[in-house]
Amino acid sequence: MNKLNSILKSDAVLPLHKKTALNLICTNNYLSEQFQEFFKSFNLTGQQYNVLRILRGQKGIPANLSTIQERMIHKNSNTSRLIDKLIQKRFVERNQCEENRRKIELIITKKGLAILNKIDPELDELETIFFKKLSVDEIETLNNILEKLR
Amino acid sequence: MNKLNSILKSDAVLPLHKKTALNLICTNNYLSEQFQEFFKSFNLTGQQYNVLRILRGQKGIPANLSTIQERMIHKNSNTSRLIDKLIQKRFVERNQCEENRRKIELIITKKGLAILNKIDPELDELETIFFKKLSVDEIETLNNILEKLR
DNA sequence: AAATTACATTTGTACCTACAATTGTTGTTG
DNA sequence: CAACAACAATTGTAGGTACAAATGTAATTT
Repeated sequence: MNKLNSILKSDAVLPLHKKTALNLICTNNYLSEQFQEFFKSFNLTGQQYNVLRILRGQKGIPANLSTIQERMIHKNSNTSRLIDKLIQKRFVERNQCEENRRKIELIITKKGLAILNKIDPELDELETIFFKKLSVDEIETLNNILEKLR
Repeated sequence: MNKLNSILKSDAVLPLHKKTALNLICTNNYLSEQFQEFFKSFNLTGQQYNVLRILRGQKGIPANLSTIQERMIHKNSNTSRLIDKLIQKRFVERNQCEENRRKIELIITKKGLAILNKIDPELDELETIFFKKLSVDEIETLNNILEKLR
């Protein structure tokens, strides 16, 4: 009974490393879909949420675009345009930096903080539900193995 | 020493389930980047390779678009346009189905089979290298935990 | 047989990703 | 100080994803 085979609609017997790579990809797809759907109900993408979290972590200190880019989970997305969307939604404000006019200063608005406060407990719940099928030991094992992999 | 924190450039202590979700996402990013780069060296995307594999599995029997869609790893991509790209590259041929003209018949070309034969051993090698940091026991444990999760 | 419904694929649109080129600003150097 | 390099962000472009609407064909209903 190999669940992967039913996902792939195939009876092929796969070598262990290939099977594991596919398993990682499929699990991540599943996780991403759940998260994406969740964020969509707030009219946000996962990456937009990620940026809001980073800005909140600044505790009032404005962040430059390059700082945000460094801290994002997906380093390669187009942070300029991603932030445009957040500004359109009034979750973030942008100002030119006085000391160095090449830089911009980004700051989360009250509206941005408010939506984070609404999202966070629900997201915690979603994550808890997602891992409910595993024991604490198994989750810790998974963590250790994943960290070893990188 | 939490590798995640260095990726996220943050010292926050995360609850286990949040940490694990991020770990899965980051591991998958890493894996996907490696694969993407690899496929790019053949001027393909991972999804295009996935379709070529499905078509080869047909062993000469033409496949409909809907069949391919069902079997793909990422079910939501736009299979019509994905296959357009493969046709442009002469890896696939498309014909209207005689019995039911709503359907199309897709078949992999000799050029398509040839590139798969070039890719496959190198991909095996890449996968083996990726999991070299883990023991066979650990890989099997990872597999079991991932299957439990879905 | 005409109208309706279901099926299979394509097309359209908005947004995202990846990456290169451009713009505007600051720092450095001959 | 003019020229050039480095930096920070934006803009451009090609392709990918997600999803809705449209097209063309076949099956079903009345």
